[in-house]
Amino acid sequence: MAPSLPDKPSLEGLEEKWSARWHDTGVYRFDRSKSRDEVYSIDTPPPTVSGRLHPGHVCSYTHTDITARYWRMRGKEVFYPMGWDDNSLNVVRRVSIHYGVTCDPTLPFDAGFEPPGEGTSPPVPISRPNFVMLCEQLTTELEKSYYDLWTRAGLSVDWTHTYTTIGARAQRASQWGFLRLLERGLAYTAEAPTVWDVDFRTAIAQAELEDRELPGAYHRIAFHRADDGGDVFIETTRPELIPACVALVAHPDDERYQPLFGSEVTTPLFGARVPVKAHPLADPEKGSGIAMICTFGDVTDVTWWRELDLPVRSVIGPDGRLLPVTWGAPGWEAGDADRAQAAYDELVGKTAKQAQRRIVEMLGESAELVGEPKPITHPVKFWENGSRPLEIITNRQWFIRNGGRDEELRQAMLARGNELKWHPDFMRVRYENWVNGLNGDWNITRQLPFGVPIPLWYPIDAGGVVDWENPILPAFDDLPVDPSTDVPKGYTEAQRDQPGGFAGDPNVMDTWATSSLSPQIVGGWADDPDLFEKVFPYDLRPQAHEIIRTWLFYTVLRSHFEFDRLPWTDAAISGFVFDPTRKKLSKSAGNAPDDPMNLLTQHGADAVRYWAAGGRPGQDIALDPNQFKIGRRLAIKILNASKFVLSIEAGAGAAGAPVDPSAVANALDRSMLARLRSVIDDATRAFDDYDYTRAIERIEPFFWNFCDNYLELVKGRAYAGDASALAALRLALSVVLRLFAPFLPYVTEEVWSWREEGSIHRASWPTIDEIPSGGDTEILAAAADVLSELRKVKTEAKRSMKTPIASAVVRDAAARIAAARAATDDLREAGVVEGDLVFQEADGFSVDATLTEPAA
RNA sequence: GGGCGCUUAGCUCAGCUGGUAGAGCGCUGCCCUUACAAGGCAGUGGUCGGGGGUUCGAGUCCCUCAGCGCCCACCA
Repeated sequence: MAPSLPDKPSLEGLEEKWSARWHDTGVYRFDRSKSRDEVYSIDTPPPTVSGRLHPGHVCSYTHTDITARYWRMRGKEVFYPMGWDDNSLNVVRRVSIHYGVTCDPTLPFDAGFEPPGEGTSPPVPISRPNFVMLCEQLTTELEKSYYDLWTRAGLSVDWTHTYTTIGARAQRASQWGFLRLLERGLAYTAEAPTVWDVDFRTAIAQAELEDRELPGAYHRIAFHRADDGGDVFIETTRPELIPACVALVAHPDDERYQPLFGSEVTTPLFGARVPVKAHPLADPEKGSGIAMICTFGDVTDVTWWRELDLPVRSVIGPDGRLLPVTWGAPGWEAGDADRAQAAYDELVGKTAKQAQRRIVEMLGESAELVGEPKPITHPVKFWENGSRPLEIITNRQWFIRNGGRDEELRQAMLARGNELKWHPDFMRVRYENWVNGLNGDWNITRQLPFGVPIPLWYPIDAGGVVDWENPILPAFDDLPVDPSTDVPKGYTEAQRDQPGGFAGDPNVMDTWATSSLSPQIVGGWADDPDLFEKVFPYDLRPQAHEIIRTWLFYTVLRSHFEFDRLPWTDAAISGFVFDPTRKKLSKSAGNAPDDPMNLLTQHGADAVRYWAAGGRPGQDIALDPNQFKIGRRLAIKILNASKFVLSIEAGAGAAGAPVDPSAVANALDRSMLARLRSVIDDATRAFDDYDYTRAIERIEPFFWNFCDNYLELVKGRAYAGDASALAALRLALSVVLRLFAPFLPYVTEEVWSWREEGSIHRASWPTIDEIPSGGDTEILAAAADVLSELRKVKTEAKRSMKTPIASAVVRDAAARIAAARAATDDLREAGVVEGDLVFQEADGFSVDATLTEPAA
């Protein structure tokens, strides 16, 4: 039931029409009756539902979709789910504002809670389960706009397979995953120095650190030798940590300080005796070559503290302010405790910054500060979500082993990275850099109100002491649990936080502890083992390069532990989209020029996808309106050329007849098909290597040459009903449409529907076996060159293209002459050559043509 | 400090194993040619970042320098 060809084909309305049709017919629905080897599965990244999507998302998700469509046409059953990341601080902020609430895990669950709504001040505190419910509610609303965008963009996602990162399924998988690691000792708790954000008052992991350049100053400060041998000068950017100083350290080979090793010095202002130690990490070139070790100023301090077996003297509290301490008490010995206390009292309760200002004044007064501080700019560690420098404080955390302090595991993780196929390959280096630079296990504990709870309770003994080392575990069937409101088996709510009772773990997991299970979550590991078996291990993980150290690494780690294998065979790493003007576009909501929905409605989805296809894996790409224009033109060209081919066929009375490749006898036709055969070959190879850009770079020039030269040359013969021409045109059109289908799903589907049954997106990817063998590609090439020259003659004479040519002489090398001569009749027709068309052998290529005189 | 990527026409980029520089856009000119005027045809345009080297021959291989972007780093 092929519909009639449109008179004036147009792109208008195609997106609404086909996205609705695809939805209704379920073309992209995953068929779970297939076996694993018939499946191609994708571990889709879940975009955060808080922020707006931007063109970069459209670009990288299109890359994945192009790949998905290719494999679907290759006959694979494609598992292409979609996720929403609603387990993030952004979401917390958004939910808080939208509903006028704030999350307080100490509150009990309230089943009947109704949020007051936006603008409520102060926000209403609610329990964590209540907060999570609102989060899911908002996510559901936001999903709608995401669905609209992705659908419009033509993503061939199966919308019956979606997941979130805070919903019950994710929590269940996430908590189960954690408990399984706990059982095997791969997750453990420890009290340890922890990188700490003083505003959010939470621990964070190494993977979420970033450096920011901040102004600071070297302060040259005098320590006093205990043997009265004079002063030792150190330089520090953090003089406020002098009370936390537990040692000085210099390089073992540093002759200046060798005499001091093993001796003691006293700290300025506080008069605490600290040893002088040797350690190879101390850099003789830096500052005065001898440094003070504080607990803790930075991660080097932690290393020194651990390796030199030093005591702890903590002065920074979880809020970033200086803690009260009692000088003279054990661990806080001072030569003159009263003087030390007096000095310290000046600092207590101040932020690090305030304390620094005050202590510098005091050091100046005591003449222990030498000279003026030297201003510098230096990198300081921040949480990527934070706004104040991180501190390092000591407290109890849950860790997952990651190779940071286990060489065997580190090597195993490096081997996994090596086993994974990276696209592009050089991204592997980033993974290796990261694994090699790990300096500790993965701290998954976050002291945040919102997130997936750590699914543990702890017994409290009769004396009220919490037993952190022997947690109470939930049963698998009870997952997910929230220990802040749920009660462990065998206890009652009344026993919460009571002697002889239990304490719920108040903390949540790092979001990556959940995201790293995305293959497990969406594949049904914890709730649909049959599905999981069909999709795991996945074929593809598409993602951005900046989260290689987090999402990619952690996912590999979790899969390594749980399944002893990679979670996917291939990782496709996308680049960034940048603005061509290098300037930030306005982000004012709605009508920003880079709003993805605007791009799609303005230029058309196929056009935007065409642009995206130009971005190779791992390469940045400019947001270029020009490319949208070109893509749109290509789509229109496909409509028109297709209509032309099919209308000629209809005119010849051959409409609907099956394509018969064996009818292609003409040398020019066979030449065109020979070229097409190599295009199929190249494009297929490129796709197999995840290089969709290379694929379209082969397909597109073929198509334009097909239109500009082949169609023009063959036109006359086709109109006359030549069987070879008709068969070649139909065959080429069928192949070209299918080659373009992954890139331009709308226009190709539209054209396909004019003549074929079923969706092109379930049609088979073209193979070279469809093309008759043989054919000399030189014939079309040579004929096109001659045709070009004939046109040039007319252009230079400023005459119309239909101006007849009285006579023409073509000169070229023998082989080229032979090739062009094979298309003589078509050349005469296309070039409107009325008189002689002569071919002569010559050294170079030239065409002399004489036009007929214009009518008087 | 270590590493990765990039540097080819005004712009965006192809140039895979070395063999006389390519595409599109832009620009200029021409053409209502019955698939396409939101089009078609043709033309203009480059000492392939700099400097060395290997080779009969290098955008393509080696060394080195520079700029841009990014990753990592124990930055007192």
